Amino acid sequence: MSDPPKRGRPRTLDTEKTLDVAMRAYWRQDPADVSLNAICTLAGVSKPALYRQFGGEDGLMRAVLDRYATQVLSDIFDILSRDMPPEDTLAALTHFAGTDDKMETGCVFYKMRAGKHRLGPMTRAGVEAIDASAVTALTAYFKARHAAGDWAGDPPAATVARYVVEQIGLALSQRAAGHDPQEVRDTLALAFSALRRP
Amino acid sequence: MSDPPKRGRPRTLDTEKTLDVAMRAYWRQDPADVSLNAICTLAGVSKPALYRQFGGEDGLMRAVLDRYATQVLSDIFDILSRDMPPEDTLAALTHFAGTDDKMETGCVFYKMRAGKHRLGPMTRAGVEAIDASAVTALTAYFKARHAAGDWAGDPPAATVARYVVEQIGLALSQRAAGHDPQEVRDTLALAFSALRRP
DNA sequence: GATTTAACGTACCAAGTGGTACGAATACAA
DNA sequence: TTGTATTCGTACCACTTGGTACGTTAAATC
Repeated sequence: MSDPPKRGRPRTLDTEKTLDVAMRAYWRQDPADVSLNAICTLAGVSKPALYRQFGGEDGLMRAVLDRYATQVLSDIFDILSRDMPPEDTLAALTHFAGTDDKMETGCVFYKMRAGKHRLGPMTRAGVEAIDASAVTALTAYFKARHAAGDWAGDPPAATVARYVVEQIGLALSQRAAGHDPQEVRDTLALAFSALRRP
Repeated sequence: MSDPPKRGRPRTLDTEKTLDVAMRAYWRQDPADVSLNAICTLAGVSKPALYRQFGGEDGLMRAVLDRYATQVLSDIFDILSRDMPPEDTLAALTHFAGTDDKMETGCVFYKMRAGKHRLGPMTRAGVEAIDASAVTALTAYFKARHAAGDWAGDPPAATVARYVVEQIGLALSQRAAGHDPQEVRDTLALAFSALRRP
């Protein structure tokens, strides 16, 4: 990245580790219930060090969100980019949200989105950007499937896209709340069944 | 109710008004974002007075929830008890969650349920009781409609009941988040359409 | 009038929050 | 060696939270 010989005292703060610890914490619990103090303790970092690196809670959450987007949320966009028929795509999404072990405690993005009003400006902007790009990607996907012939364009692609985003969010919220995974899958399957028979 | 001649200083605290103010506050914002101090200010009540009456935040929230259940949530149970065909019942529920002005800022019950882990024991118990009775009522409704012949029992009544509870919750969360009501109704209509064509 | 009973509310509490002042520490450059 | 640049972390800040101690006030009872 950047390795110009530095001048002052070398930094000891491990940015990657700190982000990783914070991400895990936000992932396991509700971000609103994870304090900066807690993250500092977990990561073995002093509060001023954290402020120097991320500029405050908002900056840290935003950095975590960006990291989470590239490390986890990219899976969803990958699924869409495979251009499979809706049946397979929805099945893959159902597996991601309803079965995948790593989503057992829900989703950082959806958790942040649920408490959007509590977020700082940078994090909120990040959440809105991800939300918008998810809707965009899904809209493009359904339009493409319509053009390919294996999707009836009855509910407009944009409506279906929002619908899918919300249903995945519901499923992940249920998982975070500790609902029985089978029940989560049942609900999601029922929700997606609305898209199969127009 | 009870009017035995009292002994000490007469109380000046208006329980009804206090509950009303608190309910409005919890309804408008997220209950987790409404502090006792704020309620005291809004209601013109001192904190110790509030503690004397309700025993603390948990007691107040529980009292508010109970009040809300009888004043607002009863509408939902009324809809179910009319024994209309599913199409009409689902339409009524859609209107309640997606159109009714009084649900414009969401629902106290679902807001509390969303932040269940933050609640005190009494309030949490109240939330769980309401949730359970909603599922029970919906299950009974769908079983009755199945017996009456205008409902195919393909997805089990219990599954459908949970599904409906969750979809209404999703719609009300969307309204609380300020989504366009038309979009909320579209999502809910799409979700309920899964129940019409098995 | 004196006593008892109970609600009143000011003024406090400890705990926790996000955030920062500031002197010590550690590197490179002159 | 001295100076400069930069990070370090202890110890604090102001503020908010839910909750309470306690002296005061107002009624019924004696």
